[in-house]
Amino acid sequence: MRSKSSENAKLKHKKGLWSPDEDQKLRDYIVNHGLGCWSAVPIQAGLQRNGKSCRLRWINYLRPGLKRGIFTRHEEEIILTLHCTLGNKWSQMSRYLPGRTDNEIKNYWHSYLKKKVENSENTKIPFPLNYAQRDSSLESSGNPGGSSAPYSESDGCRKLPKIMFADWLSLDQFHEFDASGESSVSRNGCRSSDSQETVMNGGKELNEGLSYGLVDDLALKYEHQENGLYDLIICEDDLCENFSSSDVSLYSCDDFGQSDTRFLYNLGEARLRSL
DNA sequence: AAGAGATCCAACCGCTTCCAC
DNA sequence: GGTGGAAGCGGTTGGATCTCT
Repeated sequence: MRSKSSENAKLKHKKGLWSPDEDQKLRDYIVNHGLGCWSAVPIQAGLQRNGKSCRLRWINYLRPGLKRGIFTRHEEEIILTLHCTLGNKWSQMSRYLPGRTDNEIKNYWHSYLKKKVENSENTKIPFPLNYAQRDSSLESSGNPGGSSAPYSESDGCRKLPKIMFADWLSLDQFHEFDASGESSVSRNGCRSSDSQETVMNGGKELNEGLSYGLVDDLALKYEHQENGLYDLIICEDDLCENFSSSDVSLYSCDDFGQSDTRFLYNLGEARLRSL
């Protein structure tokens, strides 16, 4: 009889596109066990993939908070601006584009933006536009200082894009929430959202004391009761315009041991409820 | 309608960095 | 400080789809 380890060694790692069944297995495993050692994930999840492939699939496709679809003009401008300063640092760029993966940005650059830049250079049109020269709508979108610096951490939230959670939070659950924002719904008793929070926060103690609710149908609010930090999942393109710079401050996700690209905002409760 | 070329994008590969021992 | 394994990252590939002729 062969040992289990030798059998595992003989397992050929599957390559190529992921099937819906494989996606479900990986998603179920991470929801139930959280993120851990990737090399162990395929074995324990019953997948014939290597850990690296599982990690990539999770990061680029399955993890919550990813938004899919075409890049907005605003996102395009961010990429162009960041590319001027960072070069091909796709993962760093993705930190400024919540819901976008480094791979997605990289593909978009190679398939579209790169040519656009090259064409503009050929026609002597300065590109990308300098941040201070960009259209005035951005300058008037709730940034009193009117800083022209390219997406520093202090102004990176002026206009956040839409973030979709379709895979993790059903619309029915959205509608259960009080749209006035006056009352938050306890995280207990809402299974899929529990899973979402567990995954997104890496299963850390940060989960404790969290509650969430809708704020005027615009945002899903995550509230940390102990230190007054709020993690807003922006559902409306221009929501940030409702906040003044004094209401919003940016925290590094690393401060909370999180690996994803969300931004954390420290907002006054009264301000939130006045939306 | 068909086929050739272009485009897009998910996934792989290999190198680097990080970290525990 | 050295080593090995895991994770992170950027470049590249290959197949599916689209567009043009």
